[in-house]
Amino acid sequence: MIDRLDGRLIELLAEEPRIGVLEASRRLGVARGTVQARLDRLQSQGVIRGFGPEVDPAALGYPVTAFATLEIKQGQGADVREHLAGVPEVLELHTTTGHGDMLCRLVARSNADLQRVIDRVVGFDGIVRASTAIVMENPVPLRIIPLVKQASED
Amino acid sequence: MIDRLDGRLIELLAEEPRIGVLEASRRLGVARGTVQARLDRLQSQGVIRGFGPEVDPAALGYPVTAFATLEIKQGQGADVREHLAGVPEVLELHTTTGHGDMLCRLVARSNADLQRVIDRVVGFDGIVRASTAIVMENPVPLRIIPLVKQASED
DNA sequence: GAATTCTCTGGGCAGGTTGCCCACCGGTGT
DNA sequence: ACACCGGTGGGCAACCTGCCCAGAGAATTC
Repeated sequence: MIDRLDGRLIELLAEEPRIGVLEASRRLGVARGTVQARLDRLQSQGVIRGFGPEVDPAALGYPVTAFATLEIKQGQGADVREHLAGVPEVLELHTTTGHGDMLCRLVARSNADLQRVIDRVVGFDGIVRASTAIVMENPVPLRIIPLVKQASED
Repeated sequence: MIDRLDGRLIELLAEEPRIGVLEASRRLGVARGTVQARLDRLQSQGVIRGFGPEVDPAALGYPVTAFATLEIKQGQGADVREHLAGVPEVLELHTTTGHGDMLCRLVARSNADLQRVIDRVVGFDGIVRASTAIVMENPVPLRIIPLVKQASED
């Protein structure tokens, strides 16, 4: 899928996103055209989706994160998805196997505000039950580099 | 916290990360220096953490995602965190309130491979019990723009 | 009201980078 | 032996960046 050079390139870009193609080629010890070609390939293959800004919800005034497990009334899935997609505080939504039917990540301005968010989330006909887990700490923030390293060494 | 211009700038960067400061200033109808100053401020305030590459685990050969709720033996938290941080397939880890003690996001090469990952995750002394939910669909991928819009309009 | 401070504007400048082109070379597979 | 592919090293014009400056408005402070 990806080789060592791809892996090193991704790691380099993750550490110092500001560097350009030329600087990256110097760091990696390859020609500029090579880096350019690798980058193009990685993007067209979908390995690298893009370089969008990583925004911190806490810095935006939403320091509270929670995960909600939702139980959905049969056949209401599509409506619930649409409803949740319309709530800005819903940062992501998954349908899952297991006890609940959906799992979503929420943010709120405070613990008190979280109540408002949850009310808005579950205040919809298709949702039967919700159980919420508030995040206290985040020992491992969303990361991908260790996986990239592993994948590039195969 | 952030005003309309900040919001529009973040949206613009999210849609077209390749554009530079100059092009952004043209799109937003302000001077280049203004965009530069706003960007510097947003980054130093921590609103924008960076512009790292967004890597798709599926394109790396890990198309299966799951969430595991872990129950931890009292006083073993630190050891468990360290253990999980060493597993590349653990993409993020949170400590939470509620029934479990921790929630982590996992990826695997296949459903069969997920068993290996889970075994590795729970094969550690401090972990009492684990319950896993496999992700089937992802109707709302991790997003931030709706929240940025809301925050910038206050 | 007046002074100060902050932000935005519009401009200029040298230097670096990008996107694009080319010829060449060493492996690989046919 | 041949063609193909990926990498190399070079060159080119156009563009962008980082940095500087002076001036205008608006908001805040005294």
